[in-house]
Amino acid sequence: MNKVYLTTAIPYVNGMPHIGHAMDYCLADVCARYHKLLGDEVRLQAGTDEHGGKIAQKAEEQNLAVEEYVDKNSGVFRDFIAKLNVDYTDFVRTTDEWHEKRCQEIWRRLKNHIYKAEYEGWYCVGCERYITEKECEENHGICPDHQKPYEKLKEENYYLRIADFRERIFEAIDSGKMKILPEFRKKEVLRLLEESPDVSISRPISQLKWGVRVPDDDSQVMYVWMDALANYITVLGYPEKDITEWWPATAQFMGKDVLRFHAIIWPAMLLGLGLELPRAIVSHGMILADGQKMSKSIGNVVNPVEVIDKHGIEAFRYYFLRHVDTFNDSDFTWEKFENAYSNELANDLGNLVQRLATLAHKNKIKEIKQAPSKLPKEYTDLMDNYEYSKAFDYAWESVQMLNRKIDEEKPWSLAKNGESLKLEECMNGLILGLLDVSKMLVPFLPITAERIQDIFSGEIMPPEVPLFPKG
RNA sequence: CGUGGGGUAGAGCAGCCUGGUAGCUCGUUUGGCUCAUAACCAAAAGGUCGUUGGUUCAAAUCCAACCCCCACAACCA
Repeated sequence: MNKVYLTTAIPYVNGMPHIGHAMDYCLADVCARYHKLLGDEVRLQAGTDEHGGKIAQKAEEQNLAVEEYVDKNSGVFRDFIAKLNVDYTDFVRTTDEWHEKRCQEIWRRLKNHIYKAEYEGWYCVGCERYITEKECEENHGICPDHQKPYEKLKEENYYLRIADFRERIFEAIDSGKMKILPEFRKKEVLRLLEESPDVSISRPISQLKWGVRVPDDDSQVMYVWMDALANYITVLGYPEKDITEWWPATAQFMGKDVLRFHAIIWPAMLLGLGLELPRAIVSHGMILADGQKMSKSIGNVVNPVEVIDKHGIEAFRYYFLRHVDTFNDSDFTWEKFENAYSNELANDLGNLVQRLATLAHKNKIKEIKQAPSKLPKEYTDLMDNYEYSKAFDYAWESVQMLNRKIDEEKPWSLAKNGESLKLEECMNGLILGLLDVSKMLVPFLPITAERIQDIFSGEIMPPEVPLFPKG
């Protein structure tokens, strides 16, 4: 039995869960359930990223203590994950005391690769942030939001020396020891790696208060990278515990927007700690609303909870795991979602279950004793390569094939002609086919797969409520 | 000259690596069936494969140039 450790990116809790977060969770959950189906032991991490100036600011806006604010929002995300029916085993909050302590220990252990340097740049007092040379030029040195000139400011930061690890990371990615998925991102990451500068990993406490203190330096607070990325191992108990049972992770899931941090900074940290690199880094695309990026200013943001409430979590998972390409950007529209529900879930699968169950019931066909066949190689190959939307397509072909087969074999006319032997043989074949499909559906639609297996065990009865009711 | 992806039937995509009658799903039209959630099955219509040039007996597929979309990034966690 293999031990499989999977991770999801931890969302920054200054906003509500959106559809992008759901992708992380759903993909990781499919992977987890697939491995369980294969008989592996699985640990699936999730969590929330809760430090930083923005959080503090938001809390203040809402007149809440920071702790109160993050408690509330972390809870919102936890509820959301539960709603997605994601079977996680570990949950980490970056404000957990144990996480902070472990982070500081990790920092200490990385000391050989950390140095302090001065950073100088244009700063807007109003925005409380540095801006790039280019942005400064474009705005003619005056902040458009605050109508104040930018100031040249200097501050001290700690930096992580990426150069110490560059060659080893390059080798790991290039050789495939640490897979970057999709494959077409690999080139991109390798190029980025070549020119990746050392990364700033702290801020002066004057600028950032809400965060983990840098050990042995009261003037500095850890910047996001150290704090957030470390969660993947602090949650396993590192450094007190030996984590080799679970580490290296089998796969780490995230959006393409944060791929670079996971493919460069994170491996650098791991190598600095003497830990192995994850086997795979899987980055998914973005969800577009009718071809456009979702954004608050356009007002086209689709609330995932609303989508779930429409037809239930199984329909949600169906759409986002099959019709959203695992690796490329994909589109969501309500019309497509409704079509998929009605044409595919209800008409293809729901109706297939209904007609087979009715046929079996009317002709007194009992539970089939034979166990379902092994998962087909085409399917496992796709699953092993994280090609989930394609694997789902493959499973669906079998659904459609079964509908065709019923029409070809016409069990109802066999019944009419009293050919009971032939009828039983035909029905057994069809039901076994459906059970095979339901097995392939387990990672994607766990509830539906279980319902199908229930319906076709013991006395076969069509369900009182169809699997996917319409109208 | 930032980096990456893409432009193929009304829509969404596959095919391109390994050149040789252009394929899938949805939608549309017609027919069939009756076990089923007016569900299912079959057939048909529908494309100068972004543009231009090149290589070749032959290019959606290889090469070159150009046009157009999109995402990510540029120390905002």
